[in-house]
Amino acid sequence: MITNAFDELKWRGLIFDHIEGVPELLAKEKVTVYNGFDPTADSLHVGHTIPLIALARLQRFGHTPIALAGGGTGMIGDPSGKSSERNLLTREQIEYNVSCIKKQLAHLLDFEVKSNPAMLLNNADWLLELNLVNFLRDTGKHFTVNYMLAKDSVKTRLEREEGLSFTEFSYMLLQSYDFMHLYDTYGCRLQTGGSDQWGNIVAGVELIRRARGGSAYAMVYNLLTKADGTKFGKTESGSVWLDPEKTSPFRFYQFWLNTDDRDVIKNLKYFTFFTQEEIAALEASLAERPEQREPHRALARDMTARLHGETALARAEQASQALFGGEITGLSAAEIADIFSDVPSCELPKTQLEGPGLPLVDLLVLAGVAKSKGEARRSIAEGGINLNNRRAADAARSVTLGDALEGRFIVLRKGRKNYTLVKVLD
RNA sequence: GGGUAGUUAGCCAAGUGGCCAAAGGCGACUGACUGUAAAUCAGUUGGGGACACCCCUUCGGAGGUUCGAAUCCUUCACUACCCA
Repeated sequence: MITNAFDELKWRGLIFDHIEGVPELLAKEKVTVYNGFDPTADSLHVGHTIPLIALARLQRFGHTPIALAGGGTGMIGDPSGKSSERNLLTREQIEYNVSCIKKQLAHLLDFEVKSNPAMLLNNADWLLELNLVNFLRDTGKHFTVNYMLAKDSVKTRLEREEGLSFTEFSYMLLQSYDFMHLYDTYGCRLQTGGSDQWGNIVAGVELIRRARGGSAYAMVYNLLTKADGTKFGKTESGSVWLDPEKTSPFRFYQFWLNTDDRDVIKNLKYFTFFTQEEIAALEASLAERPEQREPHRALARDMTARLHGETALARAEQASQALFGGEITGLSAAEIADIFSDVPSCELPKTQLEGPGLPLVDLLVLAGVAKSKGEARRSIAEGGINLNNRRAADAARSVTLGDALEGRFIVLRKGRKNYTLVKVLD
């Protein structure tokens, strides 16, 4: 039985490194802990959620989490893990992004609980008012350039020809200032983050020690890697976002369901709140009946329900079943409209299908399935195009009204998974 | 400011007058096999067409030499390195 937050994070394989004393701190005291995130887009993506879910884990053990939006630091740009200078975002853009992300955080952290409610803060609230001379006297005075140059994030950039602007060089001082501000204002004593944040976090610990004589702590998480070496959280169509407008619940569900066998147990530990016993059972299932993909399904169900709700999950599962089940010709138009609500679609006036109909090749281009007629032809020749879930092998054929299910829908599919719904308009 | 080497398709990279819509690799897409895996094997990967054949556009930009230019010349831009 796990009784403290540190052991919990440890068995989940999350902990990359920590300052001495963190296990004792988390075991003996209820602390306020913060984790920052960059509001560079108007939605979080799945990669962002690991440290935020970790915050939620800490919250469940009685600690008080602060999610800190880098509204101020986002205007500077963190050089950690970045190979080149970043574009600066405008203040308006950042404020808009923070407001969008706020809603998503409510799915992960508990802002309502009486005892230790989560907080969402924005460092723009204090950084933008910072006076340069005061900052240099109070904060800058505590750091030597030698110390700053020794940081990995700075060193790697100096070795490259492009170098590093003074702006980005200063980033760690601002992040340190954040930590001290939260220490002063909220009694925050622990900062967490991805392992690439180690340098910045430790700088904050140093600042609190030197400027306040206080003891603060740092703990960083493993960055999630994938067995096949590709970047986590990306699919053919880009990042997997939490915003259902950007990544539909169906795609979100499919993303998790398609997790590599080699990664699925690790992902269950990283992302879900399943107990050790539950995960052990799923691990056994993976070993004995891999074709059932029970761990994948459990992961997909849990994540989809948590972030998009039970209704969205039910729809995603229903759609998955219909799409990968086989025959769709038996479905009613209403069922099709429902199942394919998440799938990319296009509209086509009925008149185009009348008489001799529209060449299939043209329809594929029109629907965005193929970028050119040549590509459409090749796809058909490869056997990769399905019309209403039946392989369309004849590149010369036309699509007529008779092909439309109940006269309203045509379901195009390229390959195994790429569906496009054509809506026939009167 | 002076010099040297570069700039080729999504990326890396070969090609240095015709056989070049451009080798090879990676990535991506499709098929077979499967579990909506992995691995493997095979095919495809500028656009258009009456599509085993033809046409158009593309090798940093613009001009030129030539029957013919990714390849030679001029010029401009950009990148890297060396010197001031």
